[in-house]
Amino acid sequence: MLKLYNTLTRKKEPFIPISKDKVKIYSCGPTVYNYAHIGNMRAYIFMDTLRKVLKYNGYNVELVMNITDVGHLVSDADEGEDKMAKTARLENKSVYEIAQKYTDAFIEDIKKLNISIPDHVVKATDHIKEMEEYVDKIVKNGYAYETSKGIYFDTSKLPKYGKFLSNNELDNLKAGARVEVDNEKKSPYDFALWIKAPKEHIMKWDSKWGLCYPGWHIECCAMSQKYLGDKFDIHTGGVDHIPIHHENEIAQAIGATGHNLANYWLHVEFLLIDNGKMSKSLGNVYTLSDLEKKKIDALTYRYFNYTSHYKNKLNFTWDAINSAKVSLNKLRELISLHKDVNIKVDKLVIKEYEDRFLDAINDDINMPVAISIIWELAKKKEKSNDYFELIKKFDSVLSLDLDKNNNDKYQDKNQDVPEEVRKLLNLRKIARDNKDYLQSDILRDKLKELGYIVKDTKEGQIVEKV
RNA sequence: GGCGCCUUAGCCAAGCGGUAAGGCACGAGUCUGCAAAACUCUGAUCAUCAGUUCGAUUCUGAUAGGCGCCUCCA
Repeated sequence: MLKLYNTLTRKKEPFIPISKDKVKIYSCGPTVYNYAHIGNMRAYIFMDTLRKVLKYNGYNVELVMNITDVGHLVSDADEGEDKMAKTARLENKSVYEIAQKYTDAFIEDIKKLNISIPDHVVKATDHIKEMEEYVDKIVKNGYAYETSKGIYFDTSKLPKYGKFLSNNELDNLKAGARVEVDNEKKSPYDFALWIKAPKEHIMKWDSKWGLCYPGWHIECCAMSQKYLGDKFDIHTGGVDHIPIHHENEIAQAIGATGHNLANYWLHVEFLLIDNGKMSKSLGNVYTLSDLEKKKIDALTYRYFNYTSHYKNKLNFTWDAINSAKVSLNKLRELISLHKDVNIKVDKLVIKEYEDRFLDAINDDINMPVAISIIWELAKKKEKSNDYFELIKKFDSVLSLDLDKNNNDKYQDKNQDVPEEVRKLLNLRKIARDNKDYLQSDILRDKLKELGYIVKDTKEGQIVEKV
């Protein structure tokens, strides 16, 4: 029985899908005004793992993820440049070029992470009409009102507003502490559904309220319900979305359809860098490319994510990610030793591991435990292809390419090295055959200067690029 | 001021009523001309204090420390 922690009830609950044969999920996707960083990626790795856990449990899954290519404002209070426009100005491109560029980059990144592309990847700008209609429904149902600046959600209509997910008493929020109070709004907590575009605003669309652009939260409601129906199973996102974005989504859904849009709300905790928040001012906002520059590949980062539970903060340090790198390589090597070993394992033993693995992933996606089970299998003294196949099966959830054979890779590497390195390796082989170890060591140092580490194995020399 | 979270070996971290998964690093050993790799072995009573309990790392309360959010943010 799969159990998931539901932010709505603050409890781990048995997962009961609306329809037995298809689980419907919506995940909040990226705003494409910049490269996604590894903290963002944590949420998408979780989304993918959740989807694969459900599939492993035999469910069909339909997953929708949005691409926010409409600008959110840099500052609140309906003023200032929007993010898309700002980047467009800085890069001297159109907002649409910016959206395309960073959408492409994002898709590249998630592919590297072995994240399967969601069934529907939907762009906000392709759904302006749906959003307008959604707003209209809310207005017609009496949950919104118009001001000179736009259409606002009337939070006073929902006594539970603020407490759907985040348990905030409105009176306790510091109204106007950072945002200037807009006197046209009935309450400072009322939020924009549809915003009347100032002249200089680039992205705007004609609508029944004139030239406008959508509010911050409407796209997720309009698109999720368009593709998944009024009520679907799971909505995921980062914890930062709990108090504002998801709270508002629920409010909008009640306004438009009379009920919450999803049964289970799952939230991924933040990635910390050196025990603190990522921030541009600290210069610790890393992207996958930044990791690659330090020889950390995307799947190592995915593995690193599995070292802690998704509901806990995970502390990223270079030490930690490097240890993950060593671990993953070692794990793959151990697993490869099981490959093609023609010894049968008792079916009951296999069954026991299958049960334990399933228990782990079904316990609110407990990947650290799942990983520890894989280690246990990989380290078995008795090698067997049965274990190899079992791990491969588990990897359908983990997506770490655990069946990749490192040894093959190493041998390939010797083929790939530059001519100069090949020459040195040949010289070194001759020296070693003659037991001229002094010369051998000199050549090893030379190779090291070129950035290659030589290892002597039974099969001969192996080089690894540093 | 409010809401929420966290504190487990050097590091990253599971567990959450019956005396602590896993990984990395360190150290010792095997192997090796040496080195690397590999393999074997090796470490914690769970921030502090007080309760509840036959029994608590796991529940309750307090103390100390840390963090996030209340503005767009995964």
